[in-house]
Amino acid sequence: MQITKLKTVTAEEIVAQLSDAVHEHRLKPGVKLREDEVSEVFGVSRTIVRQALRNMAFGGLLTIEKNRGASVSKPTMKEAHEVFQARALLEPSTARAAAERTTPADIVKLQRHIKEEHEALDQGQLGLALKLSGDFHLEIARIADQQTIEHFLKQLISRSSLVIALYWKRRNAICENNTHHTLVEALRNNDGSTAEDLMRGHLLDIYSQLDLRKHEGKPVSLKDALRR
Amino acid sequence: MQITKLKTVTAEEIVAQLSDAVHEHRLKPGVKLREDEVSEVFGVSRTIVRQALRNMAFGGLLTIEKNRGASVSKPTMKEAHEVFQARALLEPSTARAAAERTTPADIVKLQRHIKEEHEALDQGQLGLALKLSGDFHLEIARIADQQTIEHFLKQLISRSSLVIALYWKRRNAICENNTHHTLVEALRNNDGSTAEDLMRGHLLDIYSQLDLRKHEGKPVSLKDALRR
DNA sequence: TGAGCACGTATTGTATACAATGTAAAGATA
DNA sequence: TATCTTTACATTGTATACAATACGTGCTCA
Repeated sequence: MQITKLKTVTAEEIVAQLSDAVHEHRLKPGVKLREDEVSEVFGVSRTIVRQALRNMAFGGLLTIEKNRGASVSKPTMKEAHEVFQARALLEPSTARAAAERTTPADIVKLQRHIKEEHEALDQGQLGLALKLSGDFHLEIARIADQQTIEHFLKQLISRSSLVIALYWKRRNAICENNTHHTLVEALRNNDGSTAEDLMRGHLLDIYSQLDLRKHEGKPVSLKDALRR
Repeated sequence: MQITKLKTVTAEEIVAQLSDAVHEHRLKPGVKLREDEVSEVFGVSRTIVRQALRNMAFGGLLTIEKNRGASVSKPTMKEAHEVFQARALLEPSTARAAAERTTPADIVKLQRHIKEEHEALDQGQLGLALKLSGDFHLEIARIADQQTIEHFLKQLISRSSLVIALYWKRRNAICENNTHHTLVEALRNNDGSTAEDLMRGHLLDIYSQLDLRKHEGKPVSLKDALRR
């Protein structure tokens, strides 16, 4: 008789699953994550859940308030600006570095990424498409063989996802751009300088589609405004 | 009768104290931190200590190996390169942004920083001087009002401290440069472009004083090399 | 003598019990 | 009725007990 040693879920797996959910906008900014709720879902003790939640908080995906628990972060407009400013500093030169090291195998991988992204869009799975789009950017950092920058970028892209959930201008008609495709072409040709320019423009593109001017006062209900 | 409610030590305070110790090279790369040892020192349970250690690990200051505990990280030469490449991307433009917002109060603060740094050097407190030097860089990010970049920089500067502990060329004759002083002058004049250039050069300076070419094979004992 | 194994100890990993805190509903008072 | 207080409950924070793992020591056997 074989005893199926059902592997206990680790904190990292919880982080991965919850992160994906946030990236795909299944978990929206502001949603609260109670510890025993999560622990029940994953079948582990709160100890593990707390580890996972704190890790995510460190990356900025969750916000933990003392004695009040964890919830999906709601970046302010200032934070939104900062995230894209930081990306603008890191990603273009990373794309250049990547172009100089891109192998045919990398190209295959990237193209598969783009294909999946388009499929998700065609099927109306906006959240999934968004997550895949983020992964595309991460993949470039991986090709550049820059783990440190990749680590930061992972956080920035996570937070970008939150920013998009909150501040995206037009819900429909997303991302029909083919910038990712032209970027891959530049990488294939090992054309670092073009890759850098394309990346810079691409980030500006996304940035310009955010609505970071209006509702300065945020859409807060009167009750919320008076609370405390 | 007044009951002295002795405040229980928080994870954050442990992180701060341990981080300072690492920055000042009182805790050197490779040193192991046992949980109950730390918990005894700070008078809290392992629960809190574990929180603290994991937070530090996330920032790269410590390395945690499953079932083997936490120790002060020993960055490889590749990581050392990456750290300074990332700093080269982030800090110059941050210095520029800072220059455009620097107030007289900021200048006072920066100059006090420099003064303390010199005093530490004069008293032979190399570790303290190094930590203060790092704080100087962080202060510039604060002036630039870029919290996201400041957050990343905090990690990069931490890791720089480890890199310097491992790869610094000449232990003596450190840092007699006055770059920090000229940088403050540029900030005072709100001269962003000069500040940016100075910062870029400053980072290259530090970088060039690292010994990242030699002992490629690392000083590993035979036993270590054969283990596993 | 040396390699391999078994066992005891040291250390970390996880679950749980209890304490502290926050939240909301019911009741009291004006 | 509105506001303040009280009280019960829900949730997070911390300590501790126990489990799992790694490490060193001494033993056996060739």
